Parts: sequence; C-alpha cells; structure tokens
Amino acid sequence: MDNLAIARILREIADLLEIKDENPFKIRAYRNSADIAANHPHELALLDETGLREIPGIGKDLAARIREIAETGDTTFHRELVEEFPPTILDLLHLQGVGPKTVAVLYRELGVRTLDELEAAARDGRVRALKGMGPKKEALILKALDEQKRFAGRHLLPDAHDTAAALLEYLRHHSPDATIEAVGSLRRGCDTCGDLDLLASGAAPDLMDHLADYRLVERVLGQGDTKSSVLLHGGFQADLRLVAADSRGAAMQYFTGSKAHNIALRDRAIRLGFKLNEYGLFTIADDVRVAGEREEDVYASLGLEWIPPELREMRGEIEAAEAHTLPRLVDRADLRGDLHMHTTETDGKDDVRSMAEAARDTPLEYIAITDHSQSLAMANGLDERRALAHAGRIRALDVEDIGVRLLAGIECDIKPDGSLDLADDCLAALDLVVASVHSAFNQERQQMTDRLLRALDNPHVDVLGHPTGRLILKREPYAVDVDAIVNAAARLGVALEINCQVDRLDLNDVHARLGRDRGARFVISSDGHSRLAFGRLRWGVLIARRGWLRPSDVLNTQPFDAFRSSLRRNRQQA
DNA sequence: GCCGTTTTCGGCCCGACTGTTTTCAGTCG
Repeated sequence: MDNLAIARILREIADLLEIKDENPFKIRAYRNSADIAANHPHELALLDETGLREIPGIGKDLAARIREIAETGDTTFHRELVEEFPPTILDLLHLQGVGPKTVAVLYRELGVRTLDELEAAARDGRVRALKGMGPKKEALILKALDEQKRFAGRHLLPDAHDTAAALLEYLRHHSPDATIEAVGSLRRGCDTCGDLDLLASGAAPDLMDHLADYRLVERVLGQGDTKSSVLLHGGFQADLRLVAADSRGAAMQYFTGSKAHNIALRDRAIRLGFKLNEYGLFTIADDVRVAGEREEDVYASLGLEWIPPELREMRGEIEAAEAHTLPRLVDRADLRGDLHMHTTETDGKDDVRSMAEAARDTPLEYIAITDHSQSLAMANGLDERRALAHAGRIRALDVEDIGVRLLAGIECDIKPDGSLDLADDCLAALDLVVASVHSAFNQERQQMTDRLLRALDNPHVDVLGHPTGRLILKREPYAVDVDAIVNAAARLGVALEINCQVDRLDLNDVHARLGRDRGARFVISSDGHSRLAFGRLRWGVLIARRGWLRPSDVLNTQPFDAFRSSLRRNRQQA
C-alpha cells in the first residue's frame, strides 16, 4: 500500500462520515490524516504504530487504522461505511454546490446513488419537491452536472498562470489604483490549480460588475460586494475577493493559504491572545487591530518571519519561521545552466546552434545537449556511433565561443533490467549523462526500484532524469521506492533532476524536500525540444522552492567550471 | 479523532454568498 492509496481510503472515510453528519472535528481529523498521508515523504506503511503516532495529527485511533490499511489493504471501519452508503454517492459530493447534507437527503429521500440517477431526479422534478430545495437548487444541480461532464476540474500550473495573468491585466486596467493579485494555490506555486483565486484591495465595488463583463466569462456563479465567482470558457473558475486597502496584507495571507497553514496560524494567534481573519489581526481582549495592511506585519505580530508562499504547506515552515531558520530559497535568477534538451538530431525542433543561441539570449551561461539514445527509436535515438559524432559537432561549436558554453551529453534510456542503453565507453566519452526511464512503466515496485538503483550504480550516470515518470493529470508516477532512490542518489553523488516540462515537474515538491533532507543534490532542467522551451525553467524553480531547495542544493546555479567539477564523473576523478 | 505554557475534558478557524427561510442552513474557500 503506497501513501496515495492509504490517503484515498482515509479521504473516503471522511467523505462518508460527512454524509452521515458525524462530528465535524472527527471528519476533519480523517481528512487531515488523508492530506498527511498524501504528502508524507516516507512510506507510512513501513512505520509501526509508535512511528505513526509521532506524526502530528495522527493519534491512537488513526495510527491503528493506518496500520490495518497497510497490512490488509482496507479497514473494517471503511468497509462498514461503504455498506451503509454506496461508494458511488461520493461522486455527487464533488458537484459544485452539492455538499454532504444535500447528498444525504438525496440518498435518503430519493434513493439517488449515481450522477445519472441525480440527473433523472432533477429532470423530472423530484429534487425541487424535497424540503429545503426549490427550482433554483434543481437548476444549480443540472448546471453542475453539465459542467462536471465538460471539465476535469484541475489544471496545470502554467495554464492557470496564463489565464490568471490575462484576467488580472483586464481587471487592473479597470482599477489602476487598486492592488490586484493572484493568491491561493497559484501564488503558492502548486503544480496543479483548481480555481483561480484573485484578491483586490482598494478597488471600487463596481470591479465586481467589471469581472462579470469579462469577455471569457461563461457564467456568473455568484456575485456580491466583496466576493464574486465566475466560470470562464475553458473550464476555469475564478474567484475575486475585494477588501479595503488596510486589510490587504491580512487578506493576502488568508487567501493564499494553504488551509492547513492558515489553521495553524490562527491557532497560534489564539494562543497569543489574538484573532486572525482576512481583515486583520485583532486582540481578543479589546478587538484592537494590530496588523493587517502588510503580510509581513501579520507574521511579525505572531512572532514569525515572513514565510514565502511556496512554503505554506505545514511542512515545518512555522517552526522554521519562529526559529529564524527559513532557507534562502533558490530563485530563477540563480540558474546559470540547463542540463537537459533535445535537438533535430533526435526529436527536437531546432538544431544545436539555434538552441545554443536561444540559451545565450535567455540568458544562460552553459547548456548540455542531451539527445535521446537508441532505444527510443520513435524519437530517432542515437546509437554509440551517432552519439559520439554528435558530441564532436557540439564540441566544435563550443570552440567557436558563441557566448554560451556547451556540454556534449546524452539522455540515455534505462532499460527494463536497469542496464543503460549505450555502452560504458561511449558514456565515459561524453561530458554528461542523464539517465531516464521511457519504457516498461508498469513494472512491480520492487523491480522498478532495483532497476533505478542499478542504473544509479553505473559510474557514468550524472543525473537521474524525471525520476518518477509522472505526467500530471494524465499518468500516475510509476511504482517506485523514492526513499531508496534519493538515498542512493545522495550516497553516489548522482544529481536528481527537476524536469520543467509543464506536465512532468518531476521530481515533485515533496520528493525534492525528501532528497534535500537526505543530502542529495539537484539540477533544474527544461527538457526542451525547441528554442522556446527555456522559459519553462521558472516552473521547475517553483517546485524547487516548494521543496525548500537553496541555491547550494542545485548544481546548475554554479558558474560553469564549478558546475563541471561538481558532476559525479569529475568528482570521482578528483 | 486529536491534543495540552489555563487542559486528560472540552475545546477544535472564520466569514461570504445563496436559496429557501422569515432567522437560518448549506456550501464554499
């Protein structure tokens, strides 16, 4: 049982308890535990009850449940709940505007168990006949059903960023004196976003009307003086909040989240005799505002350093802010090189010179050309002879001194048995080897782990490329013991790649943090297939920041000579 | 169900908007 599977069961328990109208704090405890499981860097299944109980939020009962899930694949508690309610009614819970109370009534009064049954009930007027519901609720449900069919609900971070940027520009044009910014998961740099959360301060209330008039608005979901929601063409929901200028910082803090971070912060506020909400930080005793205009002041009044949004995930940032040990996070401007890209020699769109010139203009100081190896026949992958000839041309161009240093590398396939796709003497003759998995994704966990460990053992491997193989919103990562992989990488001096392809972003933030804590080092690489790809380095930097990485954790923040000598192949010779 | 610098019992983050109400419950973030 991996952490995600454990999290799924815990989350289902929380959802079913909610439909049962159980104690809301019990529900929160289960939901919280699901989040803990999903984000925990270590395999919970490997911890015993004592180890589990050391995790804040996991007590006696939850530890026992997690042990039971790890050992048997499920818990009796969960099975009993599923017997009471068919699991398909959880689909209803994900409809916009339909919550646990509504689901419970629909099931109890109408026997509705599936989305199709709900649609039928809404269409023939049975929903509006229920107590507490009416024609509007019925219409809302039908709309939600329609939207649910059309939109998956989550979006890649860069898509969310672009959509938000266009909307922000439109709103700022209307209210040039106001401050209007993206908050929520977008500001925290999460790899996927649900809704777009925007915050305006110091704007006139007619900004809300202006939002509704935006040309990409498909439907207004709700509109008030301080809060409005719209559905955009393309499936994004945008929420806009409006606060007074003197509440700007508190509102930024509040709407940036994460939810868990906010709860902890508010809890801290209470312990210190304050009340924290989106309008400010107030004394409980006499309701005097002590902070609100600036986010920094809110944190400072709570005895904390300002915490970068990317860290606000309840992964130790509050303790670090209190102890003044927050890391100086890596920044896009720290990157001097890009160590993974393709050219027309295999499946890239631009040749080596074009890529080099585009890198120089980005600007970057050095790049590695890493075309595919022969196993990737579809991509016209290189065999030993072509790889070495290609390397010769790359080095010849480097001698021309065109304003960016070039390394002749390869992205070498890791074959299903863990051997590498090209002979050792060929790999040794190159400047840098990125080793990656592109086949046999469905291997058993142990087999995949052994495969990667064997590849890491090859002394010619400098970087492990997109280490978990995930494609965000498309393909789950392959089953692999990431813990063992990052330990081996740290021990052997193999850098872990943070791949900046927008649907990879692999390693993810949680694993980057794990690797950092184990002393592994990283590279942030575009995996570009055209000269336009260098811009995406910013997304990998966000992941790195969410993983608490400092410049010193990332090899390609170093000047060229220092970078070269920090590669595994050159460290071993030294 | 978790948790403890008033605590092993009694708290647990907070507010806006909507719809069906007539003072509030449900949903959302």
